[in-house]
Amino acid sequence: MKSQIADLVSTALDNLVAQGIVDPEKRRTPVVERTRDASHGDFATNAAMVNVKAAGMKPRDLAERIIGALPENPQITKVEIAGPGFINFYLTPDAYHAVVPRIIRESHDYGRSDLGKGKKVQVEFVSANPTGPLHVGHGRGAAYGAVVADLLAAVGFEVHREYYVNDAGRQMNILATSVWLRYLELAGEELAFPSNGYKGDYVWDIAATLHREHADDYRFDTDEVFKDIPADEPEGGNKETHIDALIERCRHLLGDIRYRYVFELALNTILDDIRDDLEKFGVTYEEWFSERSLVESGAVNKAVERLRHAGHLYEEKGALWFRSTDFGDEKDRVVVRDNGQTTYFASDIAYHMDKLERGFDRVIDVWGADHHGYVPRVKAALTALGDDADKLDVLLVQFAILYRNGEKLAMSTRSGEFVTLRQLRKEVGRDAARFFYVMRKCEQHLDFDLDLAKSQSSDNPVYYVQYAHARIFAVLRQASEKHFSIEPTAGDTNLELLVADHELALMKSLSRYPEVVEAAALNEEPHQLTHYLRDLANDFHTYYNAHQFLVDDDALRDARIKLILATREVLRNGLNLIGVSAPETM
RNA sequence: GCGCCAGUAGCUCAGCUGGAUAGAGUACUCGGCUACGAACCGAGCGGUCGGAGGUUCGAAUCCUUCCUGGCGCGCCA
Repeated sequence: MKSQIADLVSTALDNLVAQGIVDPEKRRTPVVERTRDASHGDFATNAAMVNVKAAGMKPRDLAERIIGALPENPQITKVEIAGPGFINFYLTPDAYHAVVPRIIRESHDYGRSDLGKGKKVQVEFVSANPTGPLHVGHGRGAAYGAVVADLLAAVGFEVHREYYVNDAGRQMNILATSVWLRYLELAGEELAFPSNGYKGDYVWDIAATLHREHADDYRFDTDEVFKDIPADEPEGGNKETHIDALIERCRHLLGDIRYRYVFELALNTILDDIRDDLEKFGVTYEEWFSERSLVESGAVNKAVERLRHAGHLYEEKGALWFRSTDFGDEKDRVVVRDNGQTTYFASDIAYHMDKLERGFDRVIDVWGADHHGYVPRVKAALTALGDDADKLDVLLVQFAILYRNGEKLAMSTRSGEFVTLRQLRKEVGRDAARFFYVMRKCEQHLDFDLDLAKSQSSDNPVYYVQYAHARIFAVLRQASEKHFSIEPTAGDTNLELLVADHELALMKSLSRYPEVVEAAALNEEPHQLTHYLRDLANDFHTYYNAHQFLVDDDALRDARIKLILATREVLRNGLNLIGVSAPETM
């Protein structure tokens, strides 16, 4: 609807250019927006104000000419000049009535568009290290990434959702070693667990599986395991060298095959858990991309070689550095360590190179805001490799802070004391969690009030919106009991009877939905949709309280049922887009 | 110290990328069920848009500077 008005204004300006009134060189495209205030009509444009220089006349005079040059349109009842030179458009009620049958006809497709023209977009999100269960911080990235992906799909992009599995790095070796040490304890060995090891309960669980399946096959004497291992931090040593030595010892004693088995067991157990967790959270992927596959296929080495070939690498202190400062980074970065191992960054270069080689028109990474320092170096690497770094957009998601009883919940990842996403889901439910996570702009810190998310009251925005949907079903159930037909007549019959303020307001909101989806998708701002849904639910509840739908007058009842059916469609479509259910009863 | 993000009503946040009198929710105070679900609706109260300059017809929005908070600045991932 907005775009129709924009077309009219654009045509009017074309006409003025043809008449020599507007200088095409200086012409600026105006903004057409919905008015905040009904006294300003339905739509307004600043076309006259922004083109004063192009026309060399005062805003209000130019507005006069623009109005004169507007094509006829039966849906517009009045056009007027207001304030400093705004042009306000007033629409006929019929213009809004038309939206009702359209929604009912398009049903699930209402709000979808082909704006993206099938362009391929990759959205990579969560990508948490498979070294433990997802926690509530990952949850926000999961909810946000999933909705951004769904929004882009809704407006016509071909979306590829991907999880990057960090299954190659040192952290994974620490995990495997942690599992093995816990296994030794289960087998009856007494030992001092390394301070830098993974201490969560899930490590015990995996160790128990290993012990159950292989009894003492992986057991070694504690003295043998810790012989000549440098001291841990609590004993005055260094926790990093301590754990690294233990990893080496673990690999040495177990040998390749058994070490690999422990490693795979830990990785697969955790990955299965993450996959299951996300699935139950309504988050699914087209692809789980393994970092190890990049290493094993030689892609990482290839990336390093390409950088070297292009002359962007140099050697210093035994390590190989990428001169990222040439491309706007703060300092140069190591890609190959002095021990010959490639860094995480090297994998990341290879990964992003691979993404672009796969032919995506656009690549979106959703990262935790604590990783923001990595953006310049990844873009630097892509630029150095001759790729278009502008194809990559990194969306940074700030932390979510949980509150219970008005108190902030302390969390520390290291100690293993964190609230997992699974716990959150069980406590507040999937719907509330999904809704709350995307209620705020991603660059805003999120205060997640657990008590509010759980409360079944009007304070809770999730219930508020869902209630509107369920209430419509309740009305329809009532109608059936009263033996009224809930199958509306086809087309726009009787809709002219919808002239009450509440009805017009509701139809206006319904007509706005496609614009909201479009804006939310293009700006990667799911919160626009949650705000809209709240507003729409409010319009409905207000209408409900002001008018009875199931009146005796057949024609009026038919029109009102049509309207609430259309409302139901939009509420459901919107809720589904953010991964929240649209219940028939509550 | 440098960089990124944020600072709007008591609290939590919007503000459509420079537009008209800055809006919601919540809290607080009133009022509304013999009507289709009161898990709802209506009214009121509440503001130096962190401070100060600047850009222009016009600034919460853009620029400069300062203040406050969060995060980052490894041959970790």
